[in-house]
Amino acid sequence: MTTEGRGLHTRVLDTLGLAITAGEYPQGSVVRTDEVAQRFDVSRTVVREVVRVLESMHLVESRRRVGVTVRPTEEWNVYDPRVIRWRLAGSDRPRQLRSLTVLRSAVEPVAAGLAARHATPEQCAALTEQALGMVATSRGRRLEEYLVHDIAFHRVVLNASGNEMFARLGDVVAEVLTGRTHHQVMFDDPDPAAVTLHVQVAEAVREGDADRAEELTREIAVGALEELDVLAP
Amino acid sequence: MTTEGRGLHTRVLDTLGLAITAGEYPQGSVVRTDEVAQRFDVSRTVVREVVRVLESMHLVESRRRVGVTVRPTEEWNVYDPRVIRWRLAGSDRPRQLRSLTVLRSAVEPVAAGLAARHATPEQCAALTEQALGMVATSRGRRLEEYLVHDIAFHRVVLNASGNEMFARLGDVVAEVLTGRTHHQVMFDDPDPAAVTLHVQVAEAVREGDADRAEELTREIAVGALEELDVLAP
DNA sequence: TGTGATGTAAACGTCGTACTTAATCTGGGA
DNA sequence: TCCCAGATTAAGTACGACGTTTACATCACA
Repeated sequence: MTTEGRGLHTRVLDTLGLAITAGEYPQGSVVRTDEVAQRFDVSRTVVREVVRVLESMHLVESRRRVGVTVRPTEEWNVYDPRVIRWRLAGSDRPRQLRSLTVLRSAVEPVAAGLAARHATPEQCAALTEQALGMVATSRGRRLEEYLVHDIAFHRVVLNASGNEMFARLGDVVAEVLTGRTHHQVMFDDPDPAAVTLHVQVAEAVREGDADRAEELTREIAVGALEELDVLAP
Repeated sequence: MTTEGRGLHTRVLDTLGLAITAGEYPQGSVVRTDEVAQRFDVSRTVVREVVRVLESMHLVESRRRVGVTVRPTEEWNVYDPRVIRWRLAGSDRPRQLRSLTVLRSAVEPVAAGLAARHATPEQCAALTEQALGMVATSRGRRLEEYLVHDIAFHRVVLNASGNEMFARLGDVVAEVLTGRTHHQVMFDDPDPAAVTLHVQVAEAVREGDADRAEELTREIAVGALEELDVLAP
């Protein structure tokens, strides 16, 4: 599911990253490059490149004479899509899912408001299309198909906002929605109210009603948070 | 100012990252590792590690036989603090500053609202302290000192929100405020209205008034956006 | 006995070379 | 004209050597 890239590098990176984010190496614990090289049966060159990437994510810190030490959670680059995926696959998924959903609840309403002002006709069409797709797949245990439309919908909104930082959260939202559908006990069918709200957001954006688009999206976010409260401990 | 790390690696990474984000290498253009190694007078090993990091930021893509190609802007990991710093130092600073300020305007009000609910007494004290510091340095061309308090203030709010994703935006906000102060033509003294608002936010958080904290922070954000409209083209 | 200077070794940092792999180009043949 | 095989090229991988930093222990001195 995860290892999209080929090459030794990817395998080691994914395994180590997953292990670290899962807390297998507690904060401050030390990993030595030789050890890792031996454990994965790769050269130290490969390990060093992996370490450099983990270092760039602020997951670890490499210091001479002491080794590669795991940094405290608060310093991790939690916006890196890979870190997000690792953490959603790991043990503290509920906490992570909640953090991300709160972030969405802050960002997406504003993005929807901007989208209502800036969306191109093509984007409006795409939005309506995805909303209809959600309606069509909202019954009969077709969660997988629904998920595709849901992700596409939110991606279009974020892109249509015209703000680059919002647009780049598309991947984050995709990970959240995917994680929610796959990993969590979810209802058999999505909440009908949420489906309706999506259709209405598409409407509001098409009509250029920024306030309404923002408010409706806020309702979607509130719904998502409440759903999380019900389904997560 | 930038090169905090030591070692050859950092120098090459910073230089290349800056060049790429500045658009010196247009999208799709190719860089060869041997070339870079020669240009910086380092071994290919060092260059490869740099490339791996740039690849992890989605700035470039490395493929056999073809070389290291620069990816389109839309795919960059723009939440990486280093990418942000590079771009703020580069040519499209105005656009970047605007994107980031819009992001702040979405996130910080919600964070302030949460902070009003969750802030510890220590955090409330820190908030008040920083707000007073802002007042004390708001006159007499003491922008540098003001900046320190401003950054600290917003960092405390984001941390006090209790949401990890918000907390990690502290660095982003710091970069934005620093970039705004250093790179941009700024008024000699900060806007008095903004200073007052910060004091009031500290009050609202202390009193646990979430709605007021949120609304006041929203006003700060609106002010920042308007200031940007005035000072940036 | 306590404290500071000194030495040592452990780990990462850098380098050069050699080999492997795969994408692209080229040219010959059907 | 089209297609396939081999040559070419640049990154991927591996290995071994040496350099550099620095935590830690040891020892000398007060």
